[in-house]
Order: sequence, then C-alpha cells, then structure tokens
Amino acid sequence: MLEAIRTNTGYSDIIRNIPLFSGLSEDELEKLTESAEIKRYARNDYIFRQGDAIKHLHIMRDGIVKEFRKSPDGYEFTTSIYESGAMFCKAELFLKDQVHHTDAVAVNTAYVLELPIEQFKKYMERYESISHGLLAALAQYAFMKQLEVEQHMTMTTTEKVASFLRHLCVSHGFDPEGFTLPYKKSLIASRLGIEIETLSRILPRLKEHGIIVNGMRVSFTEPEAGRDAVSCTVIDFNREKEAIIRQEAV
Amino acid sequence: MLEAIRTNTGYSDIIRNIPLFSGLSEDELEKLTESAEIKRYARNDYIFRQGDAIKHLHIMRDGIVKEFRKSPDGYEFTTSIYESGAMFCKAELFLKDQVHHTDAVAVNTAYVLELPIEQFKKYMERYESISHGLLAALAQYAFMKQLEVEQHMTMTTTEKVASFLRHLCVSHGFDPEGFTLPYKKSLIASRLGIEIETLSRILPRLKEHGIIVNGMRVSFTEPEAGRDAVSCTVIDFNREKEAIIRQEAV
DNA sequence: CGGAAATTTGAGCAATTTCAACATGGGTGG
DNA sequence: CCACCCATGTTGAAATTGCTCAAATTTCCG
Repeated sequence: MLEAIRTNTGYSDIIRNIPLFSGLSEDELEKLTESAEIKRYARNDYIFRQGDAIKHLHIMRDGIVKEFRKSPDGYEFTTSIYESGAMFCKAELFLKDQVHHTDAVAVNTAYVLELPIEQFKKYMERYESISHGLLAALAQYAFMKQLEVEQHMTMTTTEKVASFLRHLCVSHGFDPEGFTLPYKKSLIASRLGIEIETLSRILPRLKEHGIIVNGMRVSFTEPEAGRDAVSCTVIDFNREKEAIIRQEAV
Repeated sequence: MLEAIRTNTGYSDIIRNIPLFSGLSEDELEKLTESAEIKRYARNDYIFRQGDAIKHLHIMRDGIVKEFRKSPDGYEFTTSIYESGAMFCKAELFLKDQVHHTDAVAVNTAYVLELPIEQFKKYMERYESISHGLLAALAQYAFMKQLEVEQHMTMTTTEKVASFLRHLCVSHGFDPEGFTLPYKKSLIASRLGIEIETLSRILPRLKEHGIIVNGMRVSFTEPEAGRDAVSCTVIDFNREKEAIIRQEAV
C-alpha cells in the first residue's frame, strides 16, 4: 500500500484547476508542488486517523475517500465524501490543535496529492491570492456545514434523500434521465446519518416525488418541476445550495 | 429604534480583546474603528434580514442576538445565539453572494458595534495578522458547525440538551452548583431544533444524568464525573469542543 | 390586578430505529 | 466452471421517540 509515485512532469497540472491556486503562475505552481507527492491508497487504506498529527493538505487526484468519525459506542458516521478535484484538511490546518479529529479511508483505489503543510503555509504568506482563496473556501465550507445542520433540522428523511440524489446528479454532471450511483448505499446512508434499512425503505417511495430508483440505477421523472411541497422544498434548497457550492465535497 | 451612539473615546476598547485584532497597535485599533458605530437595538428589532445586502461586520457589545432562518412553511430555526464579545457575519463576508441568508433580531436590548465591510477588508489587506486571525476564526467556526452536525446525527435529544446545558455553564463561567438560564426555554428549544414541549418533558428527566432543572434554575449534581454512558459521551464531547472553541457563539 | 405570552402536561400519531430473518450477488477456491 | 461464502441490501414487526393538537398552569409586564 501507500506507494509513492513520481512523474517527471511535476504535479502543477493537478492543482492548476483548483480555484485556490488560480492566481499562481506556472512557475509558482511548479514550486508549490515540488515537495508534494502523489500517494496511492488501496481500498480501505487509511489516509489518516483520528489523533494523527496533521502533516499534509490533501488533494484528490482520483478515486473516492470518505472522512468519518467513530463514536465511542462504535457508531460510524461519514462527515464528507471526497472525489477527484476535492481538497481536504483545509480547515483543520488552522485549528490550534494540529491533530486530525476524524478518520479518512479510501473507498476504492485512490490517488491523493499531498502537500506538506509547512510548505503550503510558507506559500500562503508569500502569495496573498492563496490566503484570500482560502478565506473564501473556508467561508464556503462553513456555510455548507450550516446548510447541512439546517437540512437535518428542517427536512424529513425522505426529503434529505431526495435532496442528496439531486445534488449528486447535478454536482457530478450525471444525466437526470438515468445514472448509476457512484457509491454503495451503505455509504450514502452513513453520509445522511440514517440506517441502511431506512434508506432501503425510502428509495422505492421516492417514485411519488419523481425519482425512480432501481438497484443502483436512478432516474428523475421531472427533472425540474415537481409541484408538491416536498419537491419544492428540496429543489429550492438545492438551487440555493448549488448556486454557492461548486466543486465542493458531497 | 436603531439609535446610533457615539462616544468621544472611540471604540478601540471594545475590539481590543477580540483575538482577531490582538495583533494591532492602539493606533491601528483606533483607525479601524473610526468609521464604525455602535447601534442600539430594542427587543425584537432586526439587525438584518434575509436578502439584505451585507454591509457590516458585527461585534456584540452587550445584549443577546439570535440569528435564525425561517423555512417557507413558517418553521423558525435558530442558527446561532450571540452574546457580548461575539463577532458575526465573518463567514458571510467572503461568500460570492454578498447577501444575508438569515435573519438576526435582538432577543433583548442589544448594543452592536458595526464595522463597514469595505473598511474592514481594506485593513485586512494591510495587516496580515487580521487575515491570519480570520482564517483561524473561520476554521474554528467551520469545525464547530461540523461538531453540530455530528451532534445532531449521533446524540439522542436528551444528550443534546444535557450537552447544551453543560456547554452553557462552562462558556459563561457559571457556577455548576447553580445558575439561572440566560435565555427563554423556547429559544433554547429553537437552537436545539426541537419543540418546546419536548424540551419541557426532557428537563425533569435530566435528574437521572446529574442535572437538576427547576424553572430557570439549573444545577449539576456531578460537576465532573457521571459514570453512565450518556454523561460520558456528553462530557467527552464537550471537553473536546470546549478545548477548541473559546468565546464563540453558543 | 388582568391579560397575553410562555411553559407544562396529556393523549394519540407518525416516523425511524432495532432486531431478526431472508434475499442477492460478486468473488474465491476447489 | 460451479458451489460456497461473506458482504450487502431488503423486508417484516415491535419498540422508541419526537411531534401535533389541546387544554391547563404559570409567569411576565404594563
């Protein structure tokens, strides 16, 4: 596991499209990534564990990583799912306590670009655009978490599931007419904070709200409309959410 | 309502103790606050409403302000409660959409220092310590929101209430032997995302977990210990939370 | 002191979790 | 290539728990 991979070309092409680094020149990108490396994680490998010291800023190159927390009684709850292009540990970088509060494991084979934090912080001081970008990213992240809280407080479980599926479709650019779930249902349930049994019972009932689910196959009957209260709420919620959150973790 | 108050001494003393501005000299503090003003809001006055343009960074001088969101069906859900020393709208400052997404009203007579955002942003560029402090504050805020999500997903309602009361006691420096709730129960319920009836039924049952509540009067029987699963979870949760979050909104 | 607001209490209801049994399914070793 | 196995997902029924509606109290203020 964890085999490091080094190409000749450097990694600047990986981070070039990340908004945070959009202000940097080609040279700067090259320098920023010069002591970074891409690591390969096999299925179920840990990227980090709760209590580990924070050493890197992580940027997903490929694959899927879930970040989760285990409560003392063994309950496991997924806080984020990261996919290609996502950056994680950006908030943790600035907490006094330089230690991970969550576990992160590869859901399937994953390639992750890892930037040593000292180097990143150095660059942050040098280039104002990075710290500005980071402020925006953190603000966005905080806002997204706030929405998540609200979602839990105001939506029914059925609405949350519908909302999740719609968001999934939009953020992945899937065809609303029909697409395949990118992860296992148990992961979805864990992300939504519900039991797999509950999810299993809810999915068939989404038909009434214009979402047909068959196994891993999902299709939206009314891509935009949906006149009932539930769909309205969900759509409004997502419209707002999606307007603000781009290329952010699901 | 909304009468502006101007003293001769300026407002530097109000923000001096805010970590964000700890790096500034006396002169700088003075300049930063020169176009700020303290506003007085009477009970139920709005500080801002959903949809309003964001014009100020707010710093609580005195009183209590609640930030909340109304869902389309009229349900009102309290996002944060701010008290003396708290700063709000710091995250919103950096969202693309320069508009408030929540309402904020004074719970009781409140005095709020309001810094025009243009000026604040100007200072942020000039003084690195401010943007560094802001990064830390936002990271903390995001982390806190993440904990809030987890709290909703993993705790029973009873645990949430217990956790809230313990946090309240610690963050306000109240005497665990006995203190008076600083706000109405309906506000607490709204903050916890539960119905007032549910809270009303839970409070008496907290006796079994070492918390005695009589009217507005609260006292902890076992200030530290509490060997049962519930208290343990709650205490651990709070210990972690409080270690990281200081002078933050409840 | 009187009336409105806030809180408590009761009863029934709706929804999710839990526990348990059963189906599916992909992958492995024989 | 097939049988078997373990992980994953589905389904049923009972138990829990918070919510809704309604009525009774208490508290707060003018």
